[in-house]
Amino acid sequence: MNNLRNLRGMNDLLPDQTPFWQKIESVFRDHFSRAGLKEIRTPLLEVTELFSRGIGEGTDVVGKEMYTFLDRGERSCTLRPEGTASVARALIQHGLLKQGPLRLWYSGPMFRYERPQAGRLRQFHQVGVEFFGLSSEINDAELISIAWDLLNDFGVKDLKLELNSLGNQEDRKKYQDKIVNWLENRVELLDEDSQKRLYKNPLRIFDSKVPSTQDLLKDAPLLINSLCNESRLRLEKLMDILRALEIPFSQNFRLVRGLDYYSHTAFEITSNQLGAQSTICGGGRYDSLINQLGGLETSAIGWAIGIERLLLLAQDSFTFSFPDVYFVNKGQNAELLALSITRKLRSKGIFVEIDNSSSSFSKQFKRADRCKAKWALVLGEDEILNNELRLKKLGRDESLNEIDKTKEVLVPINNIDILIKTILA
RNA sequence: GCGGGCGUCGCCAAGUGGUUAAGGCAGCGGCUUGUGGCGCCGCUAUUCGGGGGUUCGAAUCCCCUCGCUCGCCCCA
Repeated sequence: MNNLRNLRGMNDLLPDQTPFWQKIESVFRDHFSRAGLKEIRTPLLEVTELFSRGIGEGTDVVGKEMYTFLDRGERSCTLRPEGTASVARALIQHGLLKQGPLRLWYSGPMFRYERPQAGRLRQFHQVGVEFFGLSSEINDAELISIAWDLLNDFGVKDLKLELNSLGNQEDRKKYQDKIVNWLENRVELLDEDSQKRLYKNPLRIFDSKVPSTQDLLKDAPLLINSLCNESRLRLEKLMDILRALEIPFSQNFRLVRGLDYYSHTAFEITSNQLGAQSTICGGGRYDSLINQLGGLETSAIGWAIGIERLLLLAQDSFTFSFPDVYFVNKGQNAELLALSITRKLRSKGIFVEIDNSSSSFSKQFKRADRCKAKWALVLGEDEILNNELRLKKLGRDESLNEIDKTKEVLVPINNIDILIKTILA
């Protein structure tokens, strides 16, 4: 094939898929507006430094997954691999954080240069929520509840919410020393990848799926035991709130988010029906990010949902509507009149599909039946002569198990109101 | 970046060395010059992702290459 193709991992959304996307988008927009969240839209392209500084040099996202290139002015640019850093940058840049707390959402394409597989693409889509300037546990709980309710609203089954605390920066540092020390005495038992991570990003050794490493870690000291009283109390309080809200969760002491900017609350919502990628929603608190990017110390918490993954889970539960009217028409005078009537019906909110093919009535009716329209509206030479429209009920009477061809109404062409009334009845 | 699987019509798919490359769905036309689910008839790949090679002969064997897909790593 000499034809042009899309780039690897950058998929087209074809007309038979876009209805699912529109459905998802409308559901989350509705949730967010009822929760009083405001939308923010930031560019897809940012200076590379934003991500290397914000997400962390040691992370895989920055180290090997970014879509980075030089623009014509020799600036290093990167297609955003996630949304949080850009949102933070925009808020700092425009001074919005000085005006009090913010509750925001965003959605759109993100880019990571990885080998595509089920539930993972190079251009993928996320929808995310971020709260700024809201530090108490009740906010963590509200934020989590929005994700939880949203996913449940999509009819997703078997969701699991997992929760952990990464403590504050001092807790983490204290623990990091402890775990590195503990692991140093057992380096030879670690797999190769984990050995590399030992000094670069030791916390993420807990992410390893190598069985021998996981075995070893069973006896390792846990981060949760290094939390100071304040951090521990914070976690307890959040769990109490979640229990009171009847949002089921489990604690996962190994849950360490991949990106550097997290602190305290870390959570993940997973499904066992996603193949190798089980995480559908990931999030946590990142109180140090704004400061790290040059803003004032600001508490912040957020999550992101992978829309492709949500689609894999929710698709089956979606239903869509079919046309109210399929306009069967034939003959030169009929075509123009049909189009003009179609416009009037559409302006009244009626879903009309018009057949402009000029093919035989038989063909047009077949198409009308196949598109599952409620009515066939017929206009041909005969109708024009009699100055009337023929409205015919489609579909079958389940009890008769065959087509009832008798349900036909004649409406004067100059009395569209009756037509509309009949269709909407 | 590394493994496994796969690439035959818009989609699904048979064929695994021998004259014309099954079939199904969708599409178009007809049976029915103006009436729908079904049925019947006809049309739709000089060509098997691409390039080389072996052979009298290849979609079928070999080599290279490209692409897709699943998984590893990591993440949403």
